[in-house]
Amino acid sequence: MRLSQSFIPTLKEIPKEAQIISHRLMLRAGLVRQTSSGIYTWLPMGLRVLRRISNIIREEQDRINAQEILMPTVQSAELWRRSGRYDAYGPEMLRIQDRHKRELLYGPTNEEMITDLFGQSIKSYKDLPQVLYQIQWKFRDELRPRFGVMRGREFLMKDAYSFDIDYASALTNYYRMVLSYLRIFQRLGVRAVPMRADTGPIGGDLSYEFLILAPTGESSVFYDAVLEEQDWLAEVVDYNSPEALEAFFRRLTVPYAATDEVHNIEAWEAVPTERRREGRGIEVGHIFYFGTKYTKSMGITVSGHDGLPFYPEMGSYGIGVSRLVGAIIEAQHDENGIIWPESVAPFRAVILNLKSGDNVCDNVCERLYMAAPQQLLYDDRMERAGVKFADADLMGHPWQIIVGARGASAGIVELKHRATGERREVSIDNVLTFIMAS
RNA sequence: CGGAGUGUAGCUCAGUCUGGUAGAGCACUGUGUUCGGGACGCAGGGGCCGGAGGUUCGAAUCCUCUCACUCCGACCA
Repeated sequence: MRLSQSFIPTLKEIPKEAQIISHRLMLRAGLVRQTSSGIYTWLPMGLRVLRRISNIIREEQDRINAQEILMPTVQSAELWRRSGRYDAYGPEMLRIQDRHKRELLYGPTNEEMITDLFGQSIKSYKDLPQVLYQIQWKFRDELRPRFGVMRGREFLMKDAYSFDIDYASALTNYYRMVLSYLRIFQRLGVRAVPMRADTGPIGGDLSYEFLILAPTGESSVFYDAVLEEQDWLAEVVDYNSPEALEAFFRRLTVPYAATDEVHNIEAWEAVPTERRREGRGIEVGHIFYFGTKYTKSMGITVSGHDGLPFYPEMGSYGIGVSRLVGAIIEAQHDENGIIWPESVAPFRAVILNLKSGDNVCDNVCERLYMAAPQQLLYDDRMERAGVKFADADLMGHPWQIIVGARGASAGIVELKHRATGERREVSIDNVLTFIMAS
């Protein structure tokens, strides 16, 4: 993308409504604009990040045979009356009327809808298990939206739902999802620690939260330091083996980790002092096993081996996709701006043409840019070098390809790594190969 | 919903107490000089002073109502 032709409105000054660092940087780097309290427009750069996060989630969910669907944002109140949650959910649910005065709502979550869908379509135990997911906008009318996209009212969420024949099979899906989540967060370039958690209004009796450690987190967390050092991508676990998955989960849950809601002082004090870690965490994922809560309340059964109907066991598994954008920035920034993990960066590199209008510089930049226009942002503005440097740091692309007049005529460009600040001179012919390979 | 604030140019903010022609910096347009880490000069454009009502000869400023947004608390991906 050419910066001169793009819609990336960066700000030099901090908008006064933004208090926390990620919100400030998101506004300054031109990722989002607030349209009303807790509701945001995603601009080209922000949307790119959102998409890249979504795609990693898709790859990892598909890997465990979850199937993507897309359910509507607007749901019928009727559906929610069947589960009894229409009245239970409270004012957080945005209720709407259509022209016929029928009651609708903007979905805060989708257990009812998916359970209904499942019930209409699956009639036999032979068709179990099923794991379905979607990445869709949700609306929860929070009492107090804040922290930018981290606590918006409208937010993008990946929500998955599992349906199983029995408890053992449901647990296998649950464990599989834990592994999938650990891989997702690691691929996103953040450290998310799994923690035992409260089940909250969704209900059920088994619940884990995934929290990104950051000082601005909303939850207090307590965990064993060994959890910081795990390389989940290196774990070789057979997804099809219930035993392997269970063994993995048991190993994972040995070290202590809990949010303040379920913090257990005795267990905590059993952790060696030097390994105790206390801090703040941003909840980016939450998974539940809740058994037959919804299949029972909504009267959804399938036929078992014996031909008799039974209630399938369910679990639900959420990831706050839009929240992750803020959470990643909270965890990855410096005084100059965002430092994107390579996996979610809007562009792999930004080309800084330090002398736009100069034939040699223009030609070199043009050549580099045209080699991979989808992965490169080309700062071709007739701007001062300082402005380009500042914007590049602010926007946080992993690499900056600095094309100056002297270097360009000698066949050299300068390469700067945003995260480490390391700079090196590279020949024009090699620079893209180097960047793409790194 | 309780408590505390803020609404004036695209952004950050003066001006409001004490009523009298709407301001600055940045951004933007033109132009010249600059040009490797947020330059400088000159010349410009841009405002229903959040909205409605009231007081007054006269309201950004005083009064009443209203809307929006932010912060602190209780809820959540």
